[in-house]
Amino acid sequence: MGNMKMHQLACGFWEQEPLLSLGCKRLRPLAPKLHSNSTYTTVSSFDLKSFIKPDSGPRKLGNGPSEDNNRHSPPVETHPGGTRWNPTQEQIGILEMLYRGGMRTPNAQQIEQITEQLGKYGKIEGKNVFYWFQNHKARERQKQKRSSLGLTHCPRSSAPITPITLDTRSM
Amino acid sequence: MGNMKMHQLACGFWEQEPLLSLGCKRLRPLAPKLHSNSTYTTVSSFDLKSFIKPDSGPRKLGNGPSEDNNRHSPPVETHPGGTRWNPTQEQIGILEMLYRGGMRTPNAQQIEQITEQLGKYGKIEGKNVFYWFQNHKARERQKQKRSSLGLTHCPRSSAPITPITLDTRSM
DNA sequence: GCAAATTAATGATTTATTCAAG
DNA sequence: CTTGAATAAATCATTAATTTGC
Repeated sequence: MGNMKMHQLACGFWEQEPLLSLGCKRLRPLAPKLHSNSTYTTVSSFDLKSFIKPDSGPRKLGNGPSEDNNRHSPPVETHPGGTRWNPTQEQIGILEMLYRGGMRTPNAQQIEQITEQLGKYGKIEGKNVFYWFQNHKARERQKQKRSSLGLTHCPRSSAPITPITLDTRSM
Repeated sequence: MGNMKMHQLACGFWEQEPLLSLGCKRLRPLAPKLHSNSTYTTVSSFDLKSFIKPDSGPRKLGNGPSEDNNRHSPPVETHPGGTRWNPTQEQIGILEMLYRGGMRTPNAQQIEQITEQLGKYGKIEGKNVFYWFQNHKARERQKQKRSSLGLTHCPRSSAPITPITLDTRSM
């Protein structure tokens, strides 16, 4: 058959990265095109519905072709019965992802949702999430400061990411 | 100039043909070689390893008018492990969390991070994440529009009854 | 109870529109 | 005015969910 089919992807937005490096040439804010659609929901409402659990819920009845669909990460978790939170890699990864996405100080509802999600990969409480953001923010700042001492780093914010419009009123 | 019909923006980034044997035919040249080479740091930072997906389906795209759309493809062609992304609930959960958090069109960097995370729960590629956001955004918008069109704020002024029409079938 | 047929949901592609730069 | 980049809308195609007949 045919072979072919070049799936060319539309939009290589990947390339837009280099632009962000202090060139600041092209900055495309992508203004909301007012298309007369009044129903423009601003992401202000958080609702994060129920996430399902990883293990206790095969999403499909038939075991089906369980190829590598569900390769779960090491369940090593065994939370050390210790006192303080011991984050797993998954948890850290997700938190960093959120941080890089622009989240700095999640509000209660966000924290609740994040906690719920992360709870699937290890024991965690809301305060852990809160503290993590507090600490991470502070330490990133420290790092920046220290690095700016050594090398004259470009003053512009080093976060090359587009702000994810995280509309947090309670910022 | 050629035909402007093919104006698709293919940034064949996913394909990454250059390194491999080129099977691509249409693939818009794209390669704009912006500035010879020096400042051409494009995408180097992204490691697109699994972006190349061998084709395995007679996709006839285009508006092939001459032929009927064969809904049911013939099948003997079981492609071993290569069809479309089938997200797990964990993946969906995280994606929705990000969406609710305000993320609309993540950058390459963000997509990379997300993909990396989500890859722990199942096979996934960057483009899947990209598509998910595109589709989700579009369909949420559709839903909203449709819902606002359909029932225009049902006037319940004269209905003293309790709306117990709990029909949660829409999930 | 199972399996083919049908329908609904949604991932993947293509096309058209928009904005900015030359 | 033209061209290029990015995205949203529209469309195609495949998977899952549901129905139907045995």
